[in-house]
Amino acid sequence: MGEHPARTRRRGEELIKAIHDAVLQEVVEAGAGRLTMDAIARRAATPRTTLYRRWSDPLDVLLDALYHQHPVEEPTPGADDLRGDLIRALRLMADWALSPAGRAVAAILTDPKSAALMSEALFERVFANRGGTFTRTVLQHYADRGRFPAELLTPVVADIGEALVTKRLLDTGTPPSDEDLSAIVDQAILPALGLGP
Amino acid sequence: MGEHPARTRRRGEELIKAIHDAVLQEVVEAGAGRLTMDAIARRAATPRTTLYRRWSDPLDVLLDALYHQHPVEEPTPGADDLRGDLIRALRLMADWALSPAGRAVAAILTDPKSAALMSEALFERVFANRGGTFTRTVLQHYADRGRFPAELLTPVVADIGEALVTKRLLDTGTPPSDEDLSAIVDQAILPALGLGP
DNA sequence: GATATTAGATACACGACTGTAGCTCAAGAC
DNA sequence: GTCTTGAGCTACAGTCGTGTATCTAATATC
Repeated sequence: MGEHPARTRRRGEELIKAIHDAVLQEVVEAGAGRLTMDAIARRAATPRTTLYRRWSDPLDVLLDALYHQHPVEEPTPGADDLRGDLIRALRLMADWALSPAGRAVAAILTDPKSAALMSEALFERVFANRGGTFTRTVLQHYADRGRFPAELLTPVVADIGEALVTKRLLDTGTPPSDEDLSAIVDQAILPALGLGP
Repeated sequence: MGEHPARTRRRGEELIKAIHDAVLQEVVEAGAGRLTMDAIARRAATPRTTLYRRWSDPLDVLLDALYHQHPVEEPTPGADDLRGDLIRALRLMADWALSPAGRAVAAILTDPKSAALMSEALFERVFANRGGTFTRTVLQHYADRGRFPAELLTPVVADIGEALVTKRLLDTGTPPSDEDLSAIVDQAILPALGLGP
């Protein structure tokens, strides 16, 4: 008579991980404004009471999930290849932006209610490797080595790559091709560093 | 006993305008995912039945409101002043993005449910003056006059200004200053056209 | 093995929004 | 002035999410 054959009961880390995964999937499918405790609990296959024991509302769950995300991989400047490193950095960024965590961040940034709840601390933690760090790390590395004038590495210039990738993702919603990323590097970033073709 | 002293009854255009305004305000305050017929009706001070007579659900109302928005002002290249015209174009864009209509568009673009409902036609109509038209109009004008090599006006280059303004709005949420816009033009757009300092 | 936690399974009252129905009456058309 | 349209008003049943309470049994701790 064992309908559900003694499903092992989850606790602690394992359970929380399942809930975090559930809320990230939910926000991707439904949007930040349509998050409900009910849907999160259903997807995580746990009673709502379990959620209320730890969090007060759906956005609370979502922010907690983001807070516990693994930090994004950092671009590591390799050989003496500014162009290649920039492309790789943008690839990292695009991959992250299309992941559930990246999509969740986008949902939060544009949701009035969650934007208001974002603490400085969370913002720092989640976006430290986003705001400009992807290409900035690479650019700083080569600026230090004198590959281009350091005073050209302004906040605007450090943002060019991320901004163009973001815009492309907003416009098309599809992953950028290598050609797209190359074009961004060759036609926008390198010229801004005085490294025209 | 006349509590509400014979409020004139609205019809047609006037009423629809009020509803369009209401839904745009709602989406700015609550987000696309939290739109309800109820809240829209309340804000427009009309019964819900009036909404159901024309639209099937809140997103339907929102998309209709956007469809009837006045087109955004076009940047008109003035004297022989590429730099100034670019800054003015970006100012137009930033102002629009911060308006209710602009915020509504941002909400829609990042809402999974409404993004799916966006028709090509609406996308064209609402975004014709967004995707790249703000600075592209200006750039095309000066490219035609040979102020810079026309082959440098690639899709990527035409997007640089809009992309950086968008990123700044996403990051800070506040209107960019004239200095911000000047920096974008001087440090990112002009170099990409081979017009360094 | 005994004990403390805490996930899992209900149940429930409450409120919000939905979609429809029925009616009254103001505004526009003729 | 009469007629037609459609806004304004009210009511209602149905659904979904909320937040809490209660009980159980599995898991961890000692």
